[in-house]
Amino acid sequence: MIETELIDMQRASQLLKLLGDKTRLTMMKLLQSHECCVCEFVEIFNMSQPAISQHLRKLKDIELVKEQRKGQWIFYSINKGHEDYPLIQSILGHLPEQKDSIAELEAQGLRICCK
Amino acid sequence: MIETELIDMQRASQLLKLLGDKTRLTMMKLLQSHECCVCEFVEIFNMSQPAISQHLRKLKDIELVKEQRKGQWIFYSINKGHEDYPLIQSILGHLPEQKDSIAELEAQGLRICCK
DNA sequence: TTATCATATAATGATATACTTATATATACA
DNA sequence: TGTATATATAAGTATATCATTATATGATAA
Repeated sequence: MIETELIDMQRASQLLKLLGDKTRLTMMKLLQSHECCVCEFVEIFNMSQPAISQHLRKLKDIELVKEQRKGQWIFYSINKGHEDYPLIQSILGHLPEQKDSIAELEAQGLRICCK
Repeated sequence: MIETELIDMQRASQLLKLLGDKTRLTMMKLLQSHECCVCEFVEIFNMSQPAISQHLRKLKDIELVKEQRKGQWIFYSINKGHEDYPLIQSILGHLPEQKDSIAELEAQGLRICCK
């Protein structure tokens, strides 16, 4: 078998449980190709700001995502250095791109750009 | 990108939620290499028979596993024909083999064999 | 400063989840 | 038959989860 990092069952199931929520799973897929800030997610998922914040908190707690403040916004990005990132990546690879939601954001002029 | 079946986000998250339980995830990993019957799982997980039965029910409901009666026992096996099996397989590939639990069963003479 | 915008946290409530115990069903065997 | 064994289902309960509303924090801009 090709060399693959094996993951403790306890940690694997915890990780899958976190991804087993449509909102968080979609967030991860989106973050794989775009950094996003909280207010963008609020638009995309049409969900309250605290709800989004709490989902991101869970992803951050196990370090699946990183945050970086840029002015008044906080941008989230995927943590590609995570020990379990190979697993994450192979899961996300089976999911459809979420281009539409980003495109829609841009069409509405709601995409946040920080230079 | 290599041709990969893409999975609807709704179904993917539902699937990951089911795997996001240590017992069910371990069951799937075990089933990948061995058929098992309910009473074996009861021993392996040291859990009540109804609890095991209910976990298997959930896996069966979305057709991740198949059941086959052999005499008084009902054996469960992984459904390799499942539309999402490629995803399942890549997840399970990141998990450690569960040889010990089967070996322990055999040592205790609790492994069920049906000829 | 003070007001505003973006985000986080706290408290709460509804629903989902994973057990438990009790009971039903189905096969095997004496 | 009748009893034992394997499994499934039902009902109940404790806890977890995911949303909501209200409030706090922190940065920017007037």
